[in-house]
Amino acid sequence: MIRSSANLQGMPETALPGRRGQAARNNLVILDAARHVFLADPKAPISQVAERAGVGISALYRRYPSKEQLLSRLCHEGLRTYIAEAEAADEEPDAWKALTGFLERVVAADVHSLTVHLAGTFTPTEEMGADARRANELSAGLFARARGTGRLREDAVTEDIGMILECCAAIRVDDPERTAQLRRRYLAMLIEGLESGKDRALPGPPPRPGEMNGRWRPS
Amino acid sequence: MIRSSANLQGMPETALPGRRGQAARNNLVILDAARHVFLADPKAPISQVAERAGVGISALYRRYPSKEQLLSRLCHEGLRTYIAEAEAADEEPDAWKALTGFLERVVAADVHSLTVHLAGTFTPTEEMGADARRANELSAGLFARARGTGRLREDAVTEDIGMILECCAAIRVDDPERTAQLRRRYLAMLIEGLESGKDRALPGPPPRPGEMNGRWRPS
DNA sequence: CTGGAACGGAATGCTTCGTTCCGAACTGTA
DNA sequence: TACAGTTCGGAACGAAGCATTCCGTTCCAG
Repeated sequence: MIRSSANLQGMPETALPGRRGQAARNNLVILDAARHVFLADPKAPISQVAERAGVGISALYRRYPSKEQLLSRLCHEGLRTYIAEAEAADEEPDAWKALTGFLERVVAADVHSLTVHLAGTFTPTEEMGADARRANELSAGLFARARGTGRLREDAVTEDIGMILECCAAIRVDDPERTAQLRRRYLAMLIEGLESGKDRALPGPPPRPGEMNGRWRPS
Repeated sequence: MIRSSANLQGMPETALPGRRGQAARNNLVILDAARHVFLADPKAPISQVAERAGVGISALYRRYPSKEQLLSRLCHEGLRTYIAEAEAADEEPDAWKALTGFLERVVAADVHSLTVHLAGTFTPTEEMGADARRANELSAGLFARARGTGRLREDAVTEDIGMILECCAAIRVDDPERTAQLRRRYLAMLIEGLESGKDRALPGPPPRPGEMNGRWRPS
């Protein structure tokens, strides 16, 4: 019964068979379920994660000493994905494609909810703070490169990136696939607005550095 | 003490003095506090509304038999504001300005959170359903007029309106004034994306009619 | 066969929140 | 001035939700 419940999740089989392999596979199943559940609702109860993973609650507590630690782990994982995407984007020679491609992949991976929306529900690590700073530097770098192409509107600023991601994360319908499609649509709209074209200026003062996410301060 | 607490709210003085006038003024103070609190957090406890209004909890229950009714009232009020703005926009002769001005005012009034985000937390009235339908017709009308100008991109659809409003509602910082500024900024970006210009097509299937808000069905 | 790893899920204790209730403050009236 | 009715503040109550613990069971490695 235990074994079957995990195999139904479509997880890749691990080499180890039996009870031990089952446990190893459950690691993945649980993380996957947690990601899914907390993405849909950052305040979801832990029992919902267990249910979705097809395991009991004790299977969770065997792996994570508390809910907070699980959230922390998920959040950090999202942050690392963000960094990885940014680094990958930096390889792209076309600076404009580097920025827009980066945004598209970050939106597709739904990383923003994982990082920003989960921050604040736990006390951040020193390491996470450093990663957050690195993430900022990387996206600022992508932005600066894009600016060099002249294709960015004059009055756009680096901080627009986070805001744009926030906008996209707000789009959510029941079907995850559909959600992704719709987000792509509005990201495309926003990107056209980010591009210089008509010379109308954006209204109001631009976003300031730590304005939207005053989370991440360690301790 | 009771009197002073309400006067501090900057409410306009009512003609009636004394206890009766106080009660009348409290009506406004309470609605105002409720709007503010539930706008910031649709799931806020009712005690928070009382606190912000500077009144006791019983002052709320004297006016509304339950939390649900208070929410319903707020939501309906927001819906009516939406309709009023749409009707006002219809007077504007320039069809493009009618649409964009409408969006700007709806965003400025923060009506979207009141309507869409509060729906579902109570069982809708027959009348609200009708109003919701009317709201849809009106915005569809504005959209159709704007289409006539040829300034709208070909692949935009009426349903984009709701999605755009959803994006803007996602922008929120502590300071309400600043929030409004930032929302104006991203609304402007989205509107530029809505305008025909570069002839890139928007990716993916467009949103379908009831896709984002499957609430509103009465009973 | 057996000790322990891994587990399922009920039980526990705490917190939050909607709602009720009661005594007090106040006002218009007689 | 005394009274009846309105309005109010806020403690008390009861239900619900949830993180965490605990215990009995299953299964495998040695």
